[in-house]
Amino acid sequence: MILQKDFYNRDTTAVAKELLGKYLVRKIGNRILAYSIIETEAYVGPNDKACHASRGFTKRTAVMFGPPGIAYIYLIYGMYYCLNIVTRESGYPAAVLIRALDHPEMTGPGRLTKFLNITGSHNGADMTKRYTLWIENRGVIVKKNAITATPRIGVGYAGEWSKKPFRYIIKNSD
DNA sequence: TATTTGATTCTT
DNA sequence: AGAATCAAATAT
Repeated sequence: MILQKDFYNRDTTAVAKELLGKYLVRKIGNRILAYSIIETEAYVGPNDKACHASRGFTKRTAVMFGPPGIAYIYLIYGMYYCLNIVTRESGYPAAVLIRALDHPEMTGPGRLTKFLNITGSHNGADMTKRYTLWIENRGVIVKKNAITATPRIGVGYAGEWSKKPFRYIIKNSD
């Protein structure tokens, strides 16, 4: 079952936690690739100094201000794309970064997009439809006590917000 | 228009 | 510890 808008149109930390154990599915031609999500991060809105949208509406962050369930993809350090999914209602900018999948070559946000051939052309793509990129619930149950929360990676510039435990990982997954 | 910066990753 | 590498944000 493909996750729909109502799944994403909720509190961003709840979405980030519940994405663990769901399957990111990528369709390339007639080929289907699907891997379990094992690490996410929540970027919770305009007040979150680590969130790109905290500086207001810009060309880059435009899709975060749109409806939930849309891919927010940007180029980082001139070499890697990061895949995020927009959360919350239209007008409220927030998203979840998909950091790692259950595959040895997809540990890290830049590595998974490279492996799955996800680029900036997917920015703004609707992930609630069965097009080329979506997320499925395959019935895997992840217990709350199997989730570890830590501070987010690479956001030291964000002051107090860099310390918030908005990174979620499944225990025993590495 | 010019400079700085970064939700990273790989090499040394 | 440093390099690679560039679009977009910020400074001028």
